Amino acid sequence: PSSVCAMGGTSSNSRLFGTLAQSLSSAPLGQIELDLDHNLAETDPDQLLRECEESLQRRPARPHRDLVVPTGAVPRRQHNPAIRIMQWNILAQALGEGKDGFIRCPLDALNWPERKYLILEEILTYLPDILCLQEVDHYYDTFQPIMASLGYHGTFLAKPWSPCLDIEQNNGPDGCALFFRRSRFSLQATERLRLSAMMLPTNQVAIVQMLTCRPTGRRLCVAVTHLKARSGWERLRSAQGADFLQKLQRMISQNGGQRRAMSGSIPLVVCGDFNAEPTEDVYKRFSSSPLGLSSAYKLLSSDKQTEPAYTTWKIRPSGECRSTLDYIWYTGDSLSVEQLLDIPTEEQIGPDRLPSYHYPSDHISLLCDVCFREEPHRLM
Amino acid sequence: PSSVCAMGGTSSNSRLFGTLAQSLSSAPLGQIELDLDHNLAETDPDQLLRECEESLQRRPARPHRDLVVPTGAVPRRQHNPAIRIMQWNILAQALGEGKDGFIRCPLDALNWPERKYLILEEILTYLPDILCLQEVDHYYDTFQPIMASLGYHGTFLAKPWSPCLDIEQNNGPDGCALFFRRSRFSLQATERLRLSAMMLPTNQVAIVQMLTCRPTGRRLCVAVTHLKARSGWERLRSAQGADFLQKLQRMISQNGGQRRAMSGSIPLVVCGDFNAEPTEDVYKRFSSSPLGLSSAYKLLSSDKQTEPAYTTWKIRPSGECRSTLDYIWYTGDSLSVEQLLDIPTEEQIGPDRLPSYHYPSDHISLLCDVCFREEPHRLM
DNA sequence: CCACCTCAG
DNA sequence: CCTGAGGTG
Repeated sequence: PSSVCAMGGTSSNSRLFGTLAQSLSSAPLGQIELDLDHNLAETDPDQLLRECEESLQRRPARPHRDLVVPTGAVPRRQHNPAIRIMQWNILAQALGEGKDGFIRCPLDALNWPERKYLILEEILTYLPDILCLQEVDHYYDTFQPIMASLGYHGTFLAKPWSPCLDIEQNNGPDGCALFFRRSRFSLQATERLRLSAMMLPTNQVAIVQMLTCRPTGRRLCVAVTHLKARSGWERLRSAQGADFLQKLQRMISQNGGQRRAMSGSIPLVVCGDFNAEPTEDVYKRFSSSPLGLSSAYKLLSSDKQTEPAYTTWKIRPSGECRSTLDYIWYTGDSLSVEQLLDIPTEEQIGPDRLPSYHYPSDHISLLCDVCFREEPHRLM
Repeated sequence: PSSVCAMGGTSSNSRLFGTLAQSLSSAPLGQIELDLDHNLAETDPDQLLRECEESLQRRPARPHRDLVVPTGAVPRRQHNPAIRIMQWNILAQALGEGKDGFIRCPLDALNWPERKYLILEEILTYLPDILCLQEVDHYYDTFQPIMASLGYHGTFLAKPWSPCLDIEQNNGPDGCALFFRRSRFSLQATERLRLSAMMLPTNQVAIVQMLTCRPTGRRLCVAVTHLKARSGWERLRSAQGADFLQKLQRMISQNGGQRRAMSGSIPLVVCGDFNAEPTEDVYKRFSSSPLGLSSAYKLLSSDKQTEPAYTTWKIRPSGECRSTLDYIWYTGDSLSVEQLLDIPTEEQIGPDRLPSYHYPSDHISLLCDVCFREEPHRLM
């Protein structure tokens, strides 16, 4: 009985699911996953975006965000188009409605049949090549089919024990999802990680994928994670970060030695909701690891050293909570950042903060375009 | 009925209170406070120390701690003997027995009639000129009379609402205490502060005293505080720190302008359990304030930049907790650090951490000797 | 396993 | 006031 609601099949979104049903019926799920060379009848993103806007007519307009070119960015070279990366904790539906206690957000603003269009609209507006999501509890019934019809390959990994499962009308556990455009990348390897802390498995997970960029043949390693939340767990986050870094290191060196030895390391992008301010240990761990990771959003600041003032901003019964928890890490030696999507201002976010009628999550989406730097010159 | 126990008057410590009773009967409390020039019959610290050792025979020996001379310390000049400063959160008796949950510490190790000798032994071993304590819930019945008999002036400030008061067999609220040797200093002014955060009064307090060094006539401002505990309260601690610094600034400039204008600022020492790791905001606030404060214990590290790895180390039901929370701040332009008491090693602390049969508190005592630097040369 | 509440010390 | 323990969605 509740599956009708979970599938989102109400009258207000019949158009979306009309478009969606087409591609689904012409290409069942199994085939999408397996038959990568078969050119499927894909959904037109523009058409889908129009459907979103139609369904969201009663909502206030989504505030505009500028794409900012960081000062000193190297102009893009030909045959080296930028790779667009999006990082977003989309807020689990069960948590948003059930227990997160966003007291200044009307419950109605969180109803899934409409909220999913807000999420989709954001994704479709920017059409990232790599999409990293956290708190996904509508993967199989919503994001997998829709993103597949738009030409994306998707991977989902649920938390071993999700807090969503304790809520009456839940839609299964939440977890991380990683999507990439099949037209842009081919998949070389996937690792589904359960993060450990001091040898013990925790409730947090990560996905790592080794991709090959279709036109250039260059490889790119991408990863997504969602670390333990709340203050008081700084040590656990730090340990999870250490474990994650170690496993990334292992995967990079495994795959690096495979095709060509020592020709510089594989470019790496790590997206995540780290649930940690830049002052925390786990942040320092990431910024000083041997992997050579930099946080992309620092480039938005004038000194290039400062993270945004917030990536999440909400009002709970316990008070207002504004913090910087989400990051896009990239290897600065092999990748350069060409553009960054600006952070909405306090005014754009509004006095009731997030989520709201015009923004579906308590976290702001992060988006940047990165470019491969020149191949390191062979010295022999 | 419970006052007998609270006064510590059991058979095992009759000797201590025998010695104590002498000086008390010959000089009632009011007179100690008022009649500073009258040379009271004082308790001999060595005799008291022997009493402590006798009462603690059944306990394992207290581990030895070295007094370390920081590399590059200026040798002490004549007529400028060092001032010994001790900072210690001694663990409130009610909290230790009642609710702090030190699951690896036998309850027996915390019984007050013995534990107070452990605390006293530590103080008597080093005989500081300035003693800053937190979590004192046996001030009037124990520390005030004993320290007074040893020639100290004491000041106590209870928290407005102490968690001790919620425990069955409590001995009153806990608070901060500040002692100084009457032979070394005379008292010029005392401020009892209730710390505020964003205009609102909090449950945390501080004592600030303006002293005059007896032989040299130089002034010294000393302060003690105990900030809000636990993770999740970083913002409050930072605000409390800001308020504290502002009030210190005010007191320094008030007294500084009084006797001689602009002859360099008054030397300042601030001791406290800040309940904050060096990564926290409130630490940065202190180290970068216009008062020019440095943290003395950084000088114990080889790079002179790093705080000790821990000043408290305990095992609670929620797990092991090792952190650096206590600091001795000093004005580096007017004071130099001559010696520091080393931090006990992990082996000395033992596998069950703190408190224990050989250490009375979950916090390690900090101790350093500071010296006045040369008076700034008068240019006119 | 997570975030809230409430309850007692 | 403050904090652990215990219950609920």
